[in-house]
Amino acid sequence: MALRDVREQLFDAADRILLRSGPAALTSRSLTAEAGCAKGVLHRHFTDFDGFLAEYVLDRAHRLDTFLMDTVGTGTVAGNVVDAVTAVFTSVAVAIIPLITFRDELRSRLRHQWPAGVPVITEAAEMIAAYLAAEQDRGRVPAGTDVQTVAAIVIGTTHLLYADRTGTPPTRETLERAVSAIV
Amino acid sequence: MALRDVREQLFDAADRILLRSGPAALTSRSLTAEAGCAKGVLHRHFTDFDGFLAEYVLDRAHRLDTFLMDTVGTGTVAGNVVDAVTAVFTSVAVAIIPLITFRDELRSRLRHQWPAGVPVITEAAEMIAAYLAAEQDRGRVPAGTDVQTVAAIVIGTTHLLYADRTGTPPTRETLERAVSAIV
Amino acid sequence: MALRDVREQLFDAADRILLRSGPAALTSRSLTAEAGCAKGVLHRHFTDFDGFLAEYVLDRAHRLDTFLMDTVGTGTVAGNVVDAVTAVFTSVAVAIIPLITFRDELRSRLRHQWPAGVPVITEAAEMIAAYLAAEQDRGRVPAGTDVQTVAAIVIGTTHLLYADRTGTPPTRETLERAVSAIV
Amino acid sequence: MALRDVREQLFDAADRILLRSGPAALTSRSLTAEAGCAKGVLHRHFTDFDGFLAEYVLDRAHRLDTFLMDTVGTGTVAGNVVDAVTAVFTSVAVAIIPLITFRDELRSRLRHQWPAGVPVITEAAEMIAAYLAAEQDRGRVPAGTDVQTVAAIVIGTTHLLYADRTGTPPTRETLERAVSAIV
DNA sequence: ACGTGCGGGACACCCCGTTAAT
DNA sequence: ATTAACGGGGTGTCCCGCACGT
Repeated sequence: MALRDVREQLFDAADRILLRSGPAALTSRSLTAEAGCAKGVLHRHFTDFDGFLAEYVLDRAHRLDTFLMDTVGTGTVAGNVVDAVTAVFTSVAVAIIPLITFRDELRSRLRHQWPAGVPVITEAAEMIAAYLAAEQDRGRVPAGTDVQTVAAIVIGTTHLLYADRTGTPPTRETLERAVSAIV
Repeated sequence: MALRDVREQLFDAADRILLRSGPAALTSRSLTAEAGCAKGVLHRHFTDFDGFLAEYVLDRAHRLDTFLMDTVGTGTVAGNVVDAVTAVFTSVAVAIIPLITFRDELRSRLRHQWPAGVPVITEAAEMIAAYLAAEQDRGRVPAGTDVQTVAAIVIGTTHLLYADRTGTPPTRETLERAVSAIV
Repeated sequence: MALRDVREQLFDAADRILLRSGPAALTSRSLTAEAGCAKGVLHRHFTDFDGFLAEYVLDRAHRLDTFLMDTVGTGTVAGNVVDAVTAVFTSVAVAIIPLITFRDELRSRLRHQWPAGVPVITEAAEMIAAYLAAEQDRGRVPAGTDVQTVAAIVIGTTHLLYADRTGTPPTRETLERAVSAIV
Repeated sequence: MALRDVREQLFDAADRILLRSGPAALTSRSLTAEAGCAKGVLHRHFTDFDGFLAEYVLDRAHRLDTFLMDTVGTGTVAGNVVDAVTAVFTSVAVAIIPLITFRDELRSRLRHQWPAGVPVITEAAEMIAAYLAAEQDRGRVPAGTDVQTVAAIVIGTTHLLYADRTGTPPTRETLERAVSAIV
C-alpha cells in the first residue's frame, strides 16, 4: 500500500465498511483489513481507535461545509435542500450518526469540537442554515425566517426518514412534501 | 407457572442500565447481573439476547400508545406536546434509539412489527399525531394541518436536541421555541 | 412412572445412555430425562450424582459375580472365557470403565469398595479367576496355573481390543487367538 | 514466524495438568492458564480444543516410537519391558488414555491416524513389539513367539495395573511377575 | 413425593483494542 | 511495518444442586 496518505486510505475504508455493513461492523480489525494494511498502522497514525473515529468524523463532517452553497440562486430552494439532505443521508452520515450516538467515548472526544448536538447532524444543519441565509439575502427566503431553527427542523425531520439505514429509503416525493411543509 | 414475572424484571433492569450507562453497556451479562438473576434465565424466557431486546423495545414502545391523550383539551397544545417529548426523550427512549440504529440484527427483528422507520421514534410520532388529531377535532389545531407530517417534524426536531444523551439536555425554552415554530 | 423401583429405573436409563451415547453423555440431566422423571428425584434417592454413579457401578459390577460359573465343565475353557469377555465388553462395562477412569471423584467414592484397581475390570477378572479355579478343580486347567494372574492377563488384553468403544469391535477369531495364547 | 514455540508450550502445560490433576481438569481455560498465555492463542494455533487434544496425543504418542530400542541386547528382556511399561504408565499416558476413551469426539479425530485401537496404547504396544522382534533376531526371544500378540498382552495387563491413576501404583515386583508370566 | 424454575458456575468459541517483538 | 500475542469481554450452552410450587 502507499506509504503516504495512510489516513485518507483508512478514512475511505471506513466509508466502505459503513456503507456496506453498518456502524456495528466498523471495528479496528475490519478497518485495517478493508484498508489492506496492518493492524499496527492504525496506532501509529492515531492515538486510539476512538481517536481515529473522532478524526474521521471530523473529516467527513467538514466535507459538508461548502456543500450546497454553489446552488444558491439556482433551481428552487426546496429542491436544493432536498438534494442536499438526500446527499447527506445517502452518504456515510447515515451510519456515522448511530456510531456517534452509540459510542459514548467517541461522543465525548468530539465534545470539545461540537459542544452541543450530534456532530455530523449539527454540521449538516449548519450547512442548510448557511444556505438558507444566503437565499434569504437574495430574497428567495422570507426575511423574518429563523434559518437556524428551520434548518434544524429540516435535518431532524429528514433524518428520521433515513434513520432506518437498512430499510427502504424515502422517496423524493416524501422528502419534498416534508421540506415544503417546513419551508 | 412463573415464580415471579421475570420478563418485567429484566425489562426494568434494562431500563436502569440504559439510563445509567447507555446503550453500549447493555449486554446480556450486565442485564442479568442488574436484574439479580441467573444468566440462564434470559435464555429460558427469550430465544436470544437480540430476541430479548426486540421484545423489550416492543414493550416499551407500546407504553407510548395512550400517553398524552388524557391531556387533550387542557393547557396549550404546544405545552402538552413539549411535555410529551420531554417525557419521551428523558426516558429510556433516548438510549433505546441508538441501540436500534446501531444493531442491525435487532432492527431486522423489529422489521415485521414496524415495517418502516425506527420503532420507538415512529411510535412517539404516532402518539403526537393522534394527540394533534384529537385537538384538531376540538378545533385547537387548524383544520388543514397534516398531523402526521407535523408530528414527524416535531419528533425529528426534538429528537436531535436530545440525541446527545450525555450532553446537557435542552432547556424547556429551546423546546418550546422549536415546537411553537412548527405548530 | 412407577413409584417403586426408581433406583432400578435410573440404573436402566444409565445403561441406555452409556450404550447409545457413551460415557460423556451420562449427566444428571440426561439421566433423569432418559428415565422420564424429574431432576429432583435423583437427589432424593442418592446423595449426589457421583453417589448415584458409585451405586450404579456397584450394582452393575455385582452382576458379574455369578456370571460364567454355570458353564464350568461344559464346552471348552477358552471358548467359555471368550464368551464371558465378549459379554462383559459388549455390555455397559465398556462405557463404565472410561467413566471411572475419567472421573476422579467417582473413583475415590469406589475406593473403599475396591481398594485397588478399576472396579468393573477388577470384578470381571475375579469372575474369570473364579471360573478358572473351578475348572482347575476339574482338571481342565493345569494345576500349577496362577489363575489370578491369567485372569488379569485375559481381561487386560481383551479390554484393549474393546477399549475403542466407537470403533469396530474385535472379531471372535481375534479374541480366541489372544485367549488361546494366554491359556 | 512464531515468537516462541507456543505449541510445545501448550503441550507441556497439558502434561503438567494431566499429571497433577487428571484428565477431567484439562480444559481449554486451565490449559492456557497453565501455559501462561492468552486464551486466543489456542484458537490461533489449533482449529479447536479437540483439535489441540488430537495433535497433543499425536505428538506424545510419537515420542514412544524409538523408546526402548536402545536397550536391545542389554540386561534381561523382561527387565527392559518392565522398565518400558513403567516409563509409559508413569508418564502422561496414564491420563491421556482416559481422556481418549472418554471423549468420543477426540477419538474420532484420531481415527484416521489410528484406524483401530486406542492411540497411545496402540503405540506403546507397537513399541514393545518392535523391541521383542529385535530381541528375537538376537535369539533372546523364542523364534516362534508372536511378538505382536505378546506385546498386546503385556500392555493390556500392565495398563490395568496402572489404570487407577490416583491409587497406589503397582510395585516393580508385581510388574515383573506379570511380565515374566507372559514372556 | 413429584415437577419446574432458578442460582451459580464453568466451558468453548469468538471478537475486540492494544502491545511488543520481529 | 508486520504480525503474533495479550488481556478482557461477550454470547450461548451446559452442568449440578436447590427450593420452590403442586
